[in-house]
Amino acid sequence: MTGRPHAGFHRRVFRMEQVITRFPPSPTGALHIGGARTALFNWLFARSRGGKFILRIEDTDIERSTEESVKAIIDAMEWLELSWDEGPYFQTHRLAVYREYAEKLLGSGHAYWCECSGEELEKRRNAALAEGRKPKYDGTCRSKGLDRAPNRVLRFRTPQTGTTILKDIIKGPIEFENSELDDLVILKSDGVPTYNFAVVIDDLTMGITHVIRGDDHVNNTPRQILIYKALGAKLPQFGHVPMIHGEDRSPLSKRHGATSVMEYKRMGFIPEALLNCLVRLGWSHGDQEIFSRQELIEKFSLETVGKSPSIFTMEKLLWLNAHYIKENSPQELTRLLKPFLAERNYPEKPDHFLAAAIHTLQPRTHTLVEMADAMRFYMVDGIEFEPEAAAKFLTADMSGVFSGLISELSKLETFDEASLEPVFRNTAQDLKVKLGKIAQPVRVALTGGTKSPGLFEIMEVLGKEAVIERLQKGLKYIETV
RNA sequence: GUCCCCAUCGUCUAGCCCGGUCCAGGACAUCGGCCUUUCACGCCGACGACACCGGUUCAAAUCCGGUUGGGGACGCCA
Repeated sequence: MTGRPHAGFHRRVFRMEQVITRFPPSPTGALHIGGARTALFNWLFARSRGGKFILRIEDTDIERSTEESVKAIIDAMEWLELSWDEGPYFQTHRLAVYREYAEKLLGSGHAYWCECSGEELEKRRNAALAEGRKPKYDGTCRSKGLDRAPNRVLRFRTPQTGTTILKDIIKGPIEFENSELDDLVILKSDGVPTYNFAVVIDDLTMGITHVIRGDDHVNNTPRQILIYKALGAKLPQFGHVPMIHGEDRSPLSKRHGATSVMEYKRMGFIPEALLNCLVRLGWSHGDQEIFSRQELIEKFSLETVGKSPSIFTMEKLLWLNAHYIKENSPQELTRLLKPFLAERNYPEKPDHFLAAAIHTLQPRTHTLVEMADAMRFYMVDGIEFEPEAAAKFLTADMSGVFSGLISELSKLETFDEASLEPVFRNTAQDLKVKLGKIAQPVRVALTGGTKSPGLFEIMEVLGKEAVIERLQKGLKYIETV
């Protein structure tokens, strides 16, 4: 990620054919699932077209923007490895640029100063709503010819007739009557631009070629198009992706459980899985479910993004995560799992041991959290027996089996799956019992419970010394009951 | 209230643009079976949808209109 923050590049000349996309979060909270997908689509589109991806922080809401949110968003983007080529730019660092363009609009008669107070506006809005009218600005100051003065805002003079057509890459053409629109504020009374103005100026000066964003912005687009036109500027292409909803079909919010990207990191998901899950919300490539990052870059296209909203659930994410856990190398997993291991205060173990243990857990865990929990018996020496498991399997009749096994295993020179299995098979055969009959008690002695990876895998990983020690401890337990 | 968008299995979706090959395909979840030293993995199978009503047509999931439902926007928020 390259961060070269500077603000004065709006005079730069762009090669017209290069694709430039951007992700412009407002730093008023964590990066959530919906935002992450928007970022992903922009990133993917830029990467797939050999273009550029810009990160821009839309912090013009001074009240609600925070440093922590900026950091949280950047952390999440980095975790997802959605690398940006420029930025992060901050709108609050670019105030002079917006003013320059506001002047242009003012000079060409496309903007005017307005002295209507917030309270007054609020009153008129409510009145309009009560009468069943559209709560638009009524144009009180439109032709007053006011000058700049404290407490005045700058409004855009929206054409009152005609239609504006948005040719959306995803939704197709959408037509709006200009008469439905009103004179929006472009500069607040403190001189800070409003969203609709700042995006246009930023997208324009940063040479953004494709604006890919949530479809909650569809209704803003005609206003923005009108500003581009008033400036005599070329329009970028627009693509509005449908929103992601919670299980009750309402927009994703805190009450839908985990919505922030970093919560998924904490829950033990790996970025590839989250990305794979998110990309399939709205986009598809035939029947394919699993995509590597590279494949995504090769196959992604905006034309194949669907138009209808989707619901985010964790079911598929869990499956995808389990898939990536199975596919990843034990070494890579070791790296990913270490923080979760540390969280549990397990004793330190060498990497090769961790990798071997992880290998046995790969097919049976869905998340890193699950895996770290399941690692316990490998990590902790004095494991305790689950009461029910011990009661059922560590029974008096097993004492002979345990002592027999201990002496047989002690004789082994190599202690691996291949050499271990015959010992157990033979013992079972001699006793005329099924392997399971002796396997479960041993499993309880080794792991403390009744569910675990294959017995011989475990033993190989644990090593001869630890295995015999645990069997002896099991035997002692049996003899004391 | 006004404007805008959307509508295929419980969920994610393929198919829709260029009507017939779709009594609608895949995946997740669920259920059943197989495998098996436990739990999983894996494999096999089952369940399960074109929102509704009209129209166009020899023929509609696919085209058109309406209805219903859901969502979004209407801020000196983004």
